[in-house]
Amino acid sequence: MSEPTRPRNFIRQIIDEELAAGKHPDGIVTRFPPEPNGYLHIGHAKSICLNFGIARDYGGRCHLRMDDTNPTKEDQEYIESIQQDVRWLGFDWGPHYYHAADYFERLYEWAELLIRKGKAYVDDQTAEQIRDTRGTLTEPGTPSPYRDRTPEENLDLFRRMRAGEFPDGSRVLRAKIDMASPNLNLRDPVMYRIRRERHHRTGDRWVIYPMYDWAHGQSDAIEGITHSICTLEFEAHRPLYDWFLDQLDLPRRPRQIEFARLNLTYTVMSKRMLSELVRDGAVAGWDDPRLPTIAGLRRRGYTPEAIREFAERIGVAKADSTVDLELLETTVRDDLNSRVPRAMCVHRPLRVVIENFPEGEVRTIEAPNFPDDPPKMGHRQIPFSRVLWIEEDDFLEQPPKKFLRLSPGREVRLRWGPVIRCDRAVKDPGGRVVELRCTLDPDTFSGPPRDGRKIGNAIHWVSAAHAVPVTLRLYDRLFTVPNPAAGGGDFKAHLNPASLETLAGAQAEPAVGAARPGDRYQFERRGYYFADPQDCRDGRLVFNRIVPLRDSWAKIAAKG
RNA sequence: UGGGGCGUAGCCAAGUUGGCAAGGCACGGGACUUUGGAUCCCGCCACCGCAGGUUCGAAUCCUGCCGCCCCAGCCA
Repeated sequence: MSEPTRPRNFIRQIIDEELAAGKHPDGIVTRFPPEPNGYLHIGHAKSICLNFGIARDYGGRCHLRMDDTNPTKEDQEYIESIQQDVRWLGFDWGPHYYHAADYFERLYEWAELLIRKGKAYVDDQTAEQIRDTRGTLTEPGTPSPYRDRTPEENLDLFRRMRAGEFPDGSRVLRAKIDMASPNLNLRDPVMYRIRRERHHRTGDRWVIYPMYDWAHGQSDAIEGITHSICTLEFEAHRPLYDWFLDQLDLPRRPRQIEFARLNLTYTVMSKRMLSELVRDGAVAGWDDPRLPTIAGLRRRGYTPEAIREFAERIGVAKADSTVDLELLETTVRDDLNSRVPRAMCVHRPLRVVIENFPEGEVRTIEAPNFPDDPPKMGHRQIPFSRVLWIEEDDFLEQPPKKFLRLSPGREVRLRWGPVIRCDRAVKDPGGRVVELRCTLDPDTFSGPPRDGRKIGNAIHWVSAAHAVPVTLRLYDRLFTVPNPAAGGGDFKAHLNPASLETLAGAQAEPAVGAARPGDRYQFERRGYYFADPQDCRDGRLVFNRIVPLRDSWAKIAAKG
């Protein structure tokens, strides 16, 4: 009965070792530092769970920091969505909410310090010239003609940059490191650029803005971050991260550790692609339930618990990886299975008339909301009457072998109700089956047939006169290929045209009529559904399919 | 090509004083079942990227090779 032990990841191992060496007397401090220029997605959720999870487990803290050093791309809308998403995932940054922008003054002072130490200079070259003199992967760069300005001149120029004396893009402040370094990041990286752009936080107090490399590590240091956890692509930046820290006289220094970002099959995770889908209307917005955004997953009906569990299951390592979407789906099913009430909802109704059940009579059936543990969620009443709806695909005139549902002459159990036999199918002029005439076995309302005959299966149904009409939105994977971003072509060419199917004529049992926005159900034999918080109004019920149930019949049928 | 990383079953991922390969997902089979759901069993014969070497013994140490990812934004 012991807890299944989660293998600790390499980051926790590093922390354990450092702790054992007495390195962090003041505890562990991590941070989640999104740039507010887009919505968070499940890849961010991995990082959030990692950072906040470590803080929680080590009795430390995790900061939420907006990495807002670029005024041209950032927006208040994103800040709010980020905060909402992190909170919704179940994490709390307490009083530790920060903005890199709040450190601009401090950063500026430190920049002057580097200039005085001869470790930074103002470069008058254009962006093109800087690019052209950076060298290549195999050839060293060439020094800027302005590289050897005196600290005094640099200081004067830098102050005038700040004062707004120079036009946008005319000058930059560069770190003076090594134009021949094999690590391109060390070839005199730009620290500041001039940009007359209103910043969402600092307004127009600044016309110079620090670059990521100069701002990030220093922000970490200011906040007392012990472990600055980021994704693999920043690995080559670590020497620069450390170099900047080395220039300052700091009492303690953060350590940057990189891990592999999350990729998921049948979706895209890059901000660029995500915003393109939203912008072009391929989806209904950042919270479209087909998107891997936190907002989309939330709207779809995923629970924070499921996402956190998913983050645990996928682990944390340094190898590039693409996780199978199935794992995410399995994880939500596991979560929902034990906490969501069952109900019946006929998606594509087929009319059934029970010929030996009197017209006008109603029989009430009591059924558990959670059959696996009835006391847990109580019971509800289900009306039974002469005319019912059953699922269209639960009837087949010519049943293939192993088909356990209804067909002429065959019997099936109505879930919680009696066993019925199909006597004949009524067709329209076009030959389409529009109604089934059936007979019920009155002895089977609350038990197996007296004669001991076996009934192969139970199907869901609703009483036509009592049913509640609902709209169902059946979501499927957004793309038809496992890796739509690969290949260099237009990823949108792989969009799944059937990623959303709306069923406007579904019929649910009466109990579902009491659903409140945000409620979840398992519609038996079909899947888990979420009453859409926005679209359930004016008495209209709209359910999003969170995830279908595992469908083993589909597999059998597919095999023939 | 220079630099930085990574390579353990279809997909994730443990394994670190060298002792002779966890777990999850997927997949296959069975039991049970008034959800073809859930649950429970069983299976999934892993040459640990490849080739050498050290050693009584290596996924773990050494050498060489191969493959994949990241870096040449005044983005983060």
